[in-house]
Amino acid sequence: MESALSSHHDKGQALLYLTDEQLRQGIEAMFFAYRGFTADPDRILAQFSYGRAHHRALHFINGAPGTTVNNLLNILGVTKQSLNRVLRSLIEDGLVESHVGKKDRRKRHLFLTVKGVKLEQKLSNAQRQRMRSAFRTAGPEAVAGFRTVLEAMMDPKMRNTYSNMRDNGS
Amino acid sequence: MESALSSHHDKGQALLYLTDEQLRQGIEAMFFAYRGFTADPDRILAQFSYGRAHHRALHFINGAPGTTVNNLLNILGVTKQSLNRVLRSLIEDGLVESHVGKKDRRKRHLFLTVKGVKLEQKLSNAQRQRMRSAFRTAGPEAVAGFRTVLEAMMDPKMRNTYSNMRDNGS
DNA sequence: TTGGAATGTCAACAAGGCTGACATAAACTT
DNA sequence: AAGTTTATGTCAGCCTTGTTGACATTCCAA
Repeated sequence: MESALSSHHDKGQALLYLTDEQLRQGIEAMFFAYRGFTADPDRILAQFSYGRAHHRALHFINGAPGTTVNNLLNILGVTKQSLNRVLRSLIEDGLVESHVGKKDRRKRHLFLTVKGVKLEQKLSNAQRQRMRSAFRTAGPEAVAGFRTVLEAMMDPKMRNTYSNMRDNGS
Repeated sequence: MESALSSHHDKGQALLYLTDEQLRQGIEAMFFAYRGFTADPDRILAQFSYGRAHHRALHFINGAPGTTVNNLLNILGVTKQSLNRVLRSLIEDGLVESHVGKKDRRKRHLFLTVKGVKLEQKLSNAQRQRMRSAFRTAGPEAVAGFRTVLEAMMDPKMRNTYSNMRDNGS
């Protein structure tokens, strides 16, 4: 930590964040942070007898209205059977609408209803609030670093998906 | 992004990372990164017919040998029934040993066996490798920011637990 | 000695993953 | 026109991992 020392150990200093202990701390930080990250929506979802799977569907349909089932499947990384179970309940409950495609009538395009938008907002407000508070506490440089590391941690496939969503979204 | 512009919009620039769109991107980054984060261990665990719950138990027993069941319960945030099921299978398979406490003989102190250490290392090597690569790609400042934001995102209770583990671990 | 803490265990249930099989409609290819 | 592929839905069954509730045991501490 001393400048006199670090001049003799520049490489060691520069790579301190790559020691097993630092990596272990990163791993545990991910674990605890993800729990915090999902805690608020989980509490709300429980009141509606929904789970995280419903939240994810609502989130991505909201972000890309008219998206197809197959597209959602790829983003969420689950089987169609698993997604279908969730979608069915959301459609039955009137949160999601499924419209047959005009060009390709095999495809179903998914939209949130007004009711769906309301729940999605309730969930994402809670989640954004926590993230806003974390971002505010940490400051802009930390946020940039956070995003950089997370992006590097994604599977390359999903990194592309994520970047495309960013590009469309800005 | 231009200096001429930012001089007129300093506050807007400084808080750009707090817009709903930025927060939304942060949320999605967490989702995709966490999937990447767990993908490698998940593949290994599947070969042993174990799940993430087993990984978490191995991880935290490894990090604090001799920890009690109750302590583990608090860290993992699950019910004792849920943890017990996982611990039982790990003990049956000879990965974990449970020793009755000497001072307080109600308590069980948990230790990894040689076999348990081996699996834990296999899992954490995979996970560390991804994190190392992400850290290397992102650079030290990004890593510092990553840690800062994650810590701010934890529930306060777990933030304390996490900090205590850091203090003991260094 | 008694109350409460720490632990284990049984039973039952739910969410949400998975696989496999099968059905249908529509689009595409040859 | 016929055959193939794509997109979707659905049924059945299985697994992990979470939950609650009830109950037993052990044993520290007052």
